[in-house]
This record gives sequence, C-alpha cells and structure tokens, in this order.
Amino acid sequence: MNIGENKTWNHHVVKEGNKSLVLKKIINHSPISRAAVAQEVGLNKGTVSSLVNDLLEDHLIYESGPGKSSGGRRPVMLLFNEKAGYSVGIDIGVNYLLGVLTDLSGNICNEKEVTFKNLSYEEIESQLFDTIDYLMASAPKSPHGIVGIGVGVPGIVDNSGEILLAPNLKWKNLNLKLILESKYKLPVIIENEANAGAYGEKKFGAGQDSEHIIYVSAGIGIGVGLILNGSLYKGSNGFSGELGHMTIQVNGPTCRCGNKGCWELYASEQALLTAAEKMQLASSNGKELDLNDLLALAEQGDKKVVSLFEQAGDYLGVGINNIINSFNPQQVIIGNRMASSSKWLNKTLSDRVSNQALWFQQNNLTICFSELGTFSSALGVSAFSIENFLSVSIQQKTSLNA
Amino acid sequence: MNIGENKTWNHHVVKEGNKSLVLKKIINHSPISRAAVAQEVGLNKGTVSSLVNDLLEDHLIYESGPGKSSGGRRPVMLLFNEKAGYSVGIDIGVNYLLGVLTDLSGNICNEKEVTFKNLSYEEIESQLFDTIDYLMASAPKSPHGIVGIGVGVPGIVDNSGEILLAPNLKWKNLNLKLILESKYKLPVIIENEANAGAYGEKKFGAGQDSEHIIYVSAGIGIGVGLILNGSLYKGSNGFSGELGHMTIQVNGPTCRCGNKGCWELYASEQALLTAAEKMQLASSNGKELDLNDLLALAEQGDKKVVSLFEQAGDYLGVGINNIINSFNPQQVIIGNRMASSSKWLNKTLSDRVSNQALWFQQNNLTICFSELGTFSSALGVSAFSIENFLSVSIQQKTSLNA
DNA sequence: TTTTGTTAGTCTAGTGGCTAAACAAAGTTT
DNA sequence: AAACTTTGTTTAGCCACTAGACTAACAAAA
Repeated sequence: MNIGENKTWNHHVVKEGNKSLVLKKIINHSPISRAAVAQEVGLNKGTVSSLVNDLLEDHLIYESGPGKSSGGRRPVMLLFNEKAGYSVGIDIGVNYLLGVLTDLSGNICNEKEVTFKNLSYEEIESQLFDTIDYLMASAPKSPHGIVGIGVGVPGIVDNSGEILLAPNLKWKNLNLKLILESKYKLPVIIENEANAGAYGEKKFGAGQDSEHIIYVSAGIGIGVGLILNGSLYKGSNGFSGELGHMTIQVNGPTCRCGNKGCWELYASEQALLTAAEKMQLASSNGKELDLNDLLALAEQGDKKVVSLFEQAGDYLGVGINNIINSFNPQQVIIGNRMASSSKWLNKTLSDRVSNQALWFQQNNLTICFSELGTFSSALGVSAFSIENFLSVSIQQKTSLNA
Repeated sequence: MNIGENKTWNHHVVKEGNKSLVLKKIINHSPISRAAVAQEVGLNKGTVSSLVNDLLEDHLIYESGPGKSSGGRRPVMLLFNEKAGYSVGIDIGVNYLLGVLTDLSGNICNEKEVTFKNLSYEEIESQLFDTIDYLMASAPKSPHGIVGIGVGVPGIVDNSGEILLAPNLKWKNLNLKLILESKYKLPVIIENEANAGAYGEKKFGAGQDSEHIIYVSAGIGIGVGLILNGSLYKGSNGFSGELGHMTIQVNGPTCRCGNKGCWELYASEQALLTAAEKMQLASSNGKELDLNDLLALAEQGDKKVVSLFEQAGDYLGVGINNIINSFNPQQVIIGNRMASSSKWLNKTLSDRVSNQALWFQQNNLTICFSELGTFSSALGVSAFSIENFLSVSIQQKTSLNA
C-alpha cells in the first residue's frame, strides 16, 4: 500500500480522512441517515455520529425531517448544505470572458458573459474585476460566503499558478493569482482552460462515473486535460496535455509553434476557418467568417462545408486515437467550441476511431461531446475552489477541536 | 487533501503508514540511527523505537555496531536487511528469456539467459519453469525465502494479470499468473515489458530521482511505460502506453496493426532492419541481418548505415516530442535493444527534441538511455514482487500484533 | 391497546497508537 | 571527576476509534 509518501500519520489524519469520507458519502447519496452512512462507509455508528456533529457545526450539512421507517425508528436524513457558500468561476477566452457564481454543488446561481476583441491586458483585467465584483455581490447570504475564485485561461500555467504564456491573449509571465488574492483576500486558483474543462466534466458533466477521462478542448487551438486515477494530472511542471502540438504529419505544414504537422493544424476551429477561407467562402454579413457561419452553411446543406467538418472530424479522430493508445482512458470528452459542431463531426470521428483503435482499447470506452457546453471551464475552476474549501474546512476543524 | 478514496481510517492504518515511512527511510538512508529516523520523518522517538522493534522482529532490518558519536551516546545504526529474502524476475522476449534472482534491494545474485527462435508456447513454458527452478534453487537461505515471481512479457496484459495478446510470441488469452501461482505457491506478477522496464529504471536505474518518467522500450516494436506521480500508470484496463501505434504520419505506410503511419514503423529496430534490407545490405555471416550487424557496419564507418541510424533517431525524437507534450515528464528514458545504438541515435534525437519541443517543456527535462541495459524489465518485475512483499509484511504484522 | 420486534442514534468503557517528557545509558569535553 | 550531549527506553496521558449497552421511536402482531 502506497499511503501518502511523506506525511506522518496520527489521529488527526485519521479523523480528517474519515470526516472526508462521511462528507463525500453525504454529498453523493443525500438524503442519507447516519446509520446508512456508518454501514456503507464501514465506520462505527458512534464514530459517524460524532463526525456528523462536527459537520453540522460547520454548516456543511443539515438535518432534514425524518425519513421513512423500514420497520423501526425513523432515520434523521442528512443533506449536503450546498448553499453554505458560493464560488466564483471565470473562463477567460480569446474573445470572451464568462463568469459563473455557483453553490457548493456546482449549480449555477448567476452568470455573466462579456465578449470583446483585441483588448489589452489592462482592459481585460478591468472586465475581470467587474465580473467578479458583480458575481460576488449577487451571492445570497450564507455561513461561509464566497469560498474562492477560480480562473481558467487559454495558456500555460505552471504549478505555482503563474501564467507563463497565453499566446492568443499575448500575455506572458503574469501572476494573476497574486493580483486577485491581494485584491479579494480569497483563495484563488488559476488553471489552464483544458484542465479546468476536464475537471468540470468530471465533477458535474459527462465524466462523473469515470476515473480516467481525457478532455479534448478543441477551440481556436487544441488543449487537453487529463483526469487519471480520478484526479487531474498536471505533469512535472504543470504543462501536460499540450497535445495540440502533437505531430501527426511529420512533414506537414508549419504551425505557429514553429513545428510541422501539429494536430491543431488539422482539427481545430482555426483549421476549419483556414480551410474555409482557402475555399473562398465568405461570411453572409460581410464580417470575418466564423464557426457559426460555417454551421449555418452546413445546415443549409452546403456540401463543401459539410465535407470540411467531416474532414476535421476525421483528423480529430486521428489525434484521439493517439490519446487512446497513450492513456487507455474510459472516456474521451470533446469540448470547447468545436463541440457545438458535434452533429457534423461525429460520424467521421467515430469511424476513424472504431476502424483504427486497437480492439482491446475499445472495451469500456466512450467518446462523447461535452455536457456542460460552454460552461465546462468556468464550472471546472469553480469546482477547484470548492474542493479546496471543503478540504480546508475539514482540516481546520479537526485541528481546532483539540 | 485527497486521502485514499474509499478505505476507512483507524489505528492500524496509522501504524502501517508510519511503519512504511520508517522502513523507507532506513532503506534509502542506511545506515541510520533511530534518533535520526525520528527527526527526519517527524515521528516521536518512542514511536520510532517501537516500530523499529517490529521491523527487527520481522528481520526486515538489522542493527549494526554503534556509529560515530556526535558528542553523546553512540547511536545504534540500522540497516535494511536486503538479504532477508529473494525475488525472481523474468523477462520474456521474442527470442530470449532472461531471468534474474535479486535480493530485496534489487542486487542481482544470479542470472540465466536462454535464446531461442520460433518456439511454441509449451516449449517456452518449459524453459520458463527451468529458469525459475534454477534461480530459486540458487537462492541462499534467508528468513523469508523467495518472496515472489515477476514476469515481463512483450504484449498486452490486463489489470488481472492475464496476457490478452502477445503478437510476436503468438500468445492469446493466456493466464500465466494462475499457472505459475499454482505451480510455485508464490505471489506472481505479470506485467507488460515496457511497464516493467519503466519501473526497473525508476527503482534501480536512471529514474531514481524523478517522479514523472516515460520509459520508451524500443525493440522490434515500441512500447512505453509511464511513471506518473511516482507510480506506474496503467490506464483504465491496463493498456496504457501503446504508443508504438501512435500515428505520426496520417497517410504513411501500413502497419501490422492495420493502421497507417505508426511510430514504430519509423523508429523501432524492425524499422531499421526493414530499411537496411531495402538497401540490399546483407549480413557478413550469411544469416539474417540483425541489429548487431548494423552496429558493426556503423562502427566500420559505413555512411549509409550511419544515416539509417540517424534517421531512426530523428523519428524517435518525433514520437518523444509528442510524449513530452502529452505528459510533461521530468525524464524520458530510452531502453530495450535500441538503447544499445545510443551512440548513433543520440545526436539526431536530441536535435529533434531541442528544436521542436516547446521551450517551457525543456526545463528540468532529461532524455537519456537505459542504465540497466537488458536488465530493465527483469529488474522491474522483480521490484514489483519486492514492493508487494514489503507492503504485505508490514500489513500482516500490524494486524497480528493485536 | 399492549406487546414484541426492529431500526436509529447516543453513550460508555475499553483499546491501540501516538506524543511529551522523564529517565537510563553511554558517550565527549573541560 | 564533573558537566554536558546525545541515544534509546519507559511512562503517563491523549485522542479517535470500536464494541456493545442503552434510549428513542417506530411497525406489526397479539
């Protein structure tokens, strides 16, 4: 057994671990009685009673009226107090900023979206502050208030939370975490947008039942978030999942990263748009062509556009097949903007995978599109904040109760 | 804190965890005194004393004479009793079978290699039994005797230890684990050869200081073993790391797996040999051309052959770059037969990676060749057995001492 | 209605492994 | 020799757990 590598073990750790088990049980199976928790988790009734009391004091759970009797005393049902606090999740895109206020179960209580183009960092920062201010102000009164702020960004974030590079925003070496923490005096989590999306789908979306999920965020570029053994895998420095720049064609066209034949040259939104431009397609309203224009054309039955989508779906399949061979996942979820084109991508994509993936890899494998749509990332970072809050709550109370 | 998902926590777990910490400390820092262990792992002196006594009773450690005084009483030095038991590790290759007997520290005490060609399963099994018998018989007397048998195979092994497919041996759905367990009445571990190699390098070879290691086993085909967060990542069913069949050229030549442009068509030993045959190169002794012939030719200065190696090194780099983008590892280790050609592969390989890998991925990244040579896999499976034995020892004693 | 049986939740005593600190043992330094 | 240091053991106390007795609250049978 490989129990946590370095930390020593004592009764605090035991209590903390068990409290976490009890809380998770209540969250995932509410309403549930103390007795049922004890039986299902494998703890003594008395132990559960005591831990439940702690959680009640913390307002993390609450008792509802008595449940149905099964031939004896009626149980007191316990529920997760999802309104005990609220979390702010922000998804910063290349030309939009989407913010959500969620409760502790990830239910969206409020949201705000801003779209823009070519803003400077200072302008985006100002929009960011406004959005956070607005969402925080709109949170109902609750025992714990706002428990944290999470931000997803389309770029490279290191393990300390510093944004090393966000090419499409032209940001470099930006420590947004420090900026937000000092302004709001709250725990802040900065995460790569694909990682956030992966976590969002794991927690609240299509991936809730899987432990091994690969989330492919296909937008202007392609990023990938990895959920391995049930938790986010970030690699040595936090840079895992940069699969948009995986070579699928050794001597292919040159990518903005300097290499040749990168996956995102074939299967991203940008790839679609570039191909469409080459075909001399123009937008109906005279503006720059965008994905929605292509979708509209496809709906109108434009064969050329449909085949563009099919081509992209096929290439998506090529990369996803490489992913399957690498990770042997249970689930591959395709998210971000390209997910909106699932109708046109799906056939060629699944054909490619079912024809090409090694047979044993295809057992217990589902490939699907995002359930949370454009909210994946915002919900994911919000979930990070919530997780963090819950684990800290459990820790603090354990050590204070001494 | 995400402490183990499902198990409940009690005193046994605490003791088990701490005993494991103490044992690891002694293994990695011997000779060391009780006092030093207590200080470094953060446990109370008394606790350490008691745990050390348990370990002494188990013969897992022993006391040597007193160490140097630092101004007070001389410490009693503790050492890992690496001769407390022995483990058998077998690497089954396509045309060889390599067995080692190791002590609990992975030191090779005895070894036996058999080479063959086109043997049936029954013939290989018989060789396997002979090798195991020979190695077990040669083990010195020890408190725990043979603690387990590990076998690495060039094929697909599922999480239960069943060999689903070993194409080059023509094995299918073979439960070697059951066969060996019932014959030897010992714990048996069957593992994919690349996974075993990865673990071998992590435990005893080039990867001892890294937590995120990708081991590329480049032989006739290419397999990859993944060490993520310090432990082997096997994926949902045990089929991770099948990167030999990663597409690097969408419309490339057809692979035996049925797909096109697989990595191993460009960067494996077989790829080298096929390319050499096309050049009408022949072996000096009239037999089929093999890697050693090519190495000899390269040593003689044959430019054509050297450029074959260089080409393969470049393609190795292409795949490794994809790996880096996926996993953001600390270390990439190239092993198996192609590692013997490191001299000729290294330049083009490192050029490819340093030119192509994104700059931030190159910090704290080392790319190297196997340290254990042909022993990686055999040592790896042996290490699995040892790990398993040690963790079981700690558990049993904890629960029996009630 | 009363009795009996069942289930829920609390309470109490006991246990095991931990910590802190006293203590014994065995050195070095002055 | 006395004073100081360091190692390792022992003791007392603590804390979170378990088992099981107990109380509470219900259903079903008498």
